[in-house]
Amino acid sequence: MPRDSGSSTTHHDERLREILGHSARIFAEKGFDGASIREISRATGMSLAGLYYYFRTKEELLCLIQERCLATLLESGRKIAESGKTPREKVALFVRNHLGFFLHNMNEMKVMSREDTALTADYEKRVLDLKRLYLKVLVDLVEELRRHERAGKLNARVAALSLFGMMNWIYAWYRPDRDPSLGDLIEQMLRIFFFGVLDRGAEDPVAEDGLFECFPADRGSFALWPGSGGPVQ
Amino acid sequence: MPRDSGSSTTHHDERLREILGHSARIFAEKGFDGASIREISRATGMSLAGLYYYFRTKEELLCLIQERCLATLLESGRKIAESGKTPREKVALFVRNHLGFFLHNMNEMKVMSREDTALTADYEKRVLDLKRLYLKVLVDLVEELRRHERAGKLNARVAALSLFGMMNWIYAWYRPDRDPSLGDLIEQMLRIFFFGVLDRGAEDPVAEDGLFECFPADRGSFALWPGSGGPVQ
DNA sequence: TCAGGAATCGAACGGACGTTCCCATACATA
DNA sequence: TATGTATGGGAACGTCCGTTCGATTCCTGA
Repeated sequence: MPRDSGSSTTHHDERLREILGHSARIFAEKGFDGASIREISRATGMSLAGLYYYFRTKEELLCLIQERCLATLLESGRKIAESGKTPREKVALFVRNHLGFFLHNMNEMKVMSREDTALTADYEKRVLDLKRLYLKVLVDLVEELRRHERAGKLNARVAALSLFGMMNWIYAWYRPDRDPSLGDLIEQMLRIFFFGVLDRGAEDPVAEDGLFECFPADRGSFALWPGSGGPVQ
Repeated sequence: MPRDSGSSTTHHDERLREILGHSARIFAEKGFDGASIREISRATGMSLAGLYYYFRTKEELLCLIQERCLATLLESGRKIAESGKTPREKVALFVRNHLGFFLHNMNEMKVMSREDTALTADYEKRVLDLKRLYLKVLVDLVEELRRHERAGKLNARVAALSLFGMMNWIYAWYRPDRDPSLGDLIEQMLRIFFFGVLDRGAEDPVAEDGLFECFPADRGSFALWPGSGGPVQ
């Protein structure tokens, strides 16, 4: 056993992250079932048997990708929920964080959005529990918003899932070279969710409590996720 | 050649529809790559070779499912766009039609939403062209809405795709026994898209030009799609 | 220098897959 | 009743898959 176990762990973790990155890209391109371990082997330059030193089954590989994303999202989502800000600000922060993470980890999030039936038994439960917890954070935030703003007979669950739909669907269409920047995209979706497309005040900056201005374009204060290419966890 | 070629065609088409229905359900459950022709064989009670009398390859099977849905949606979408109604009414009709079709053909639409990379070459092009045309119908409607309502600096493409995201994501969460009815779901999503969750007028029925009332709960006048279990085409 | 775990590899196994070959039946027409 | 076409099936082919086995190399601590 190496004395410098920290360094050893670092090497192991770094290699695993590398494998997860390539796997996520390939899963995103071909789908979980359409992708093969042999492709991941080619992409990483490792042998088939060598890969299996880092995970037990292909399913665990998918589970690891999803778990790491969800753990990061859940942690940042909870920090936002526990911040002292207004409900409206918290929802805005949540959206900014989720969309930012999504666009910086498009492969992983595309895999998470699509492969919702590929996992079974234990792996399925682990991921599903995280998904439920993460959803609950947003549902509670929307419910809080409803009470605070007296926003009518809003069904918080439907509203939260509609918002998730708006955000999670971007993997199917967003192309950075053609579509608005991350900051503009966030602003557009927030505007739709809060005020709808018919909002008459949309010409002037919606500045009440600085909703769309107070967060830097690239990373909010609760954006704990790393940049593209960086570690997921 | 049979004299009663109409009856023969009917039998053939009916069998094909049956096969497509089972295939859509299995593709929806396990994904395109995860599903096998042998499973479809078991579900339909036909042999492997017997199935191949109705399609050439598994890919063509997927293409047929997607094409039939898109053809129906595109046709009804265009009829809505060409109706003489106001832009707001037309968008509402489009949403009602799309969501209604989605919920009544959940398997097919789930397959269409998820399997966006499974097709290749010719099959991919055929489906992609239909998807682009269908998207264009909604983008044009939103653009029309923007001009008509002077709805600020709205990006019609982003707005249309956000709306599609809201609607297409339902396959991932909607359960009829727990969530609102089709009619209520449509109303909620329309309200969010038009006025947002912070709409203060939400307590009283949003009755301007009878937006949410003038369409029956189960089927609008442009809802050309069949009920669940019925033929897709 | 050497023992021993960490990391990696070549090669193979058993199985499932999409697809096809060739043959059997059903049935409308002549 | 003959005949051709539509409709279906049994069995197999070749390929690719996830996974494993046994052995090897690398590297660190003593």
